[in-house]
Amino acid sequence: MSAERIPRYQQVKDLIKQQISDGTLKAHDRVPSENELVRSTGVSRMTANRALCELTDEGIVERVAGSGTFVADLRARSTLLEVRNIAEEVALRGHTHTARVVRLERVTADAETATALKLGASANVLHARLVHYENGAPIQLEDRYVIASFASEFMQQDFAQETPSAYLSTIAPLQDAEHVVRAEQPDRHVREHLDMAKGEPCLLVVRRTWSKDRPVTFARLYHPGSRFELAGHVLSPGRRGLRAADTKTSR
Amino acid sequence: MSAERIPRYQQVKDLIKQQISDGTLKAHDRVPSENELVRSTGVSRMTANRALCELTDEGIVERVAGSGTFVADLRARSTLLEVRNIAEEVALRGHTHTARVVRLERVTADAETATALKLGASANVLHARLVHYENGAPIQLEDRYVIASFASEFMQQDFAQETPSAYLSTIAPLQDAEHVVRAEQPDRHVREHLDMAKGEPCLLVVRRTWSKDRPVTFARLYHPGSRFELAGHVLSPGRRGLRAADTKTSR
DNA sequence: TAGTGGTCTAGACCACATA
DNA sequence: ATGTGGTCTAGACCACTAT
Repeated sequence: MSAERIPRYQQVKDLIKQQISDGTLKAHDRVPSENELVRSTGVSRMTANRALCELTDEGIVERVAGSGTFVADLRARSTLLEVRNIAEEVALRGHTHTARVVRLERVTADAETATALKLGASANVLHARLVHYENGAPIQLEDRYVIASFASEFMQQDFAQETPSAYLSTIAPLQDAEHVVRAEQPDRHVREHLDMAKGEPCLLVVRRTWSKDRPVTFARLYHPGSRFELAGHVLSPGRRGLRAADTKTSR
Repeated sequence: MSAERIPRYQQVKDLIKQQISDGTLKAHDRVPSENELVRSTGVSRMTANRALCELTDEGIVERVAGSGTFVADLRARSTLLEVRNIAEEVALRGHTHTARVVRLERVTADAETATALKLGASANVLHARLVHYENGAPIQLEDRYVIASFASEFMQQDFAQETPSAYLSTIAPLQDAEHVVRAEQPDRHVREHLDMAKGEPCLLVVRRTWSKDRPVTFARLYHPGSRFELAGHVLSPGRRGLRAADTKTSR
């Protein structure tokens, strides 16, 4: 069928990855330099450079200017988990996402929220609490706090149609995000909203989002431990780049 | 002090990121093409290409061959969590890691393990159970299963000195890894080994590792919910590349 | 001094999009 | 037909490292 054209830099990458898989090259071993690859494979130096740079980005080799390129120590490798928006995550599974707004109010920030948003003691923040459903089953309770001055029309939104996360990204130009994942015992409100069994723990994702050097929103996302997991990913040295996937179990 | 030399491709990247931050460029807007950047900034096309390619890798723009380059929709952005080996993680915090071997045996694989390792019903696997400590406090119970034929000297190792993960990586040339994170109620053994309070949930990381297209080891890593969290990361459009960090709390 | 990686250029050919 | 991104080349200069 298709000729499956493979770029030359990819061929060089595959060559080196093959030698690492073989055992020909071991951790900390020296990898052929750019000039050596030019001679041995016939590619130009820029192409050899691209191959080695991409292997560096993938964590497979390490480069030291003036010294050489070396096979990275796999013990130092780390695996990545991807955390997505709940609506997108559900959609990716081909399921239906719905949301219900439980609360939408202007409140005085509690201590944790004030700290997270770098606000003074009795600052006002906007608060939305909603439950997200996947095919009708509750899978996330979202407790979101937003700096009032950042989103002036926040209180007029219909978050059952567009999630707070999606809405906020339409009014903010660019955002950094910070996540923490914990296992916690839910309080009564969380347990009831998520229809959780007694004693069932929840997987909590705390997310803080920046816009232009300032944290502007802070969210606690509770998930029922028995029906939700952050699923993993393969940091795959044998494939191209980084890919990740979130999955919900049907456990 | 230092002249702080900034490469030209980086200047081009900063230029575009600046326009996105400004609001000059919004999601789905067209970004200047390589040829336009050549004309407007004076760099060569390869340099413009590098700038745009790196922005693509960072998830800031999307490129469509034949069509153009466009600002990525931030709603589609996802954040990454990094999962490291426990010994390395502890060391990164400047703390002392110790481990105690609770069990080291050859057993018949249970159903979950057999499935995870793609083994038949009554296959034998090697099993190690150990507790990891950070400055003397237990933070991880590791239940690891290894395909017997993969690590013939597994039973003779001193895992208090070198963790199973580190040992396995010395005998395997290259590995893929797959992770799942869950919140669970620990059983009695886990709770006791980790010195957990009654009702305290645990954060469970299940890790499966491949060597040459075959899963060779499978581990359940239990962490006390009150003393451990997978901490976040900033997918930072404003900075270079992807960086992530794991942290343990001192809560 | 010779080798290394880091960067940059000014061309080039191709497949594909849009019009 | 033109423009786009994807790839590739054969040079080049630089800072750094090792000898």
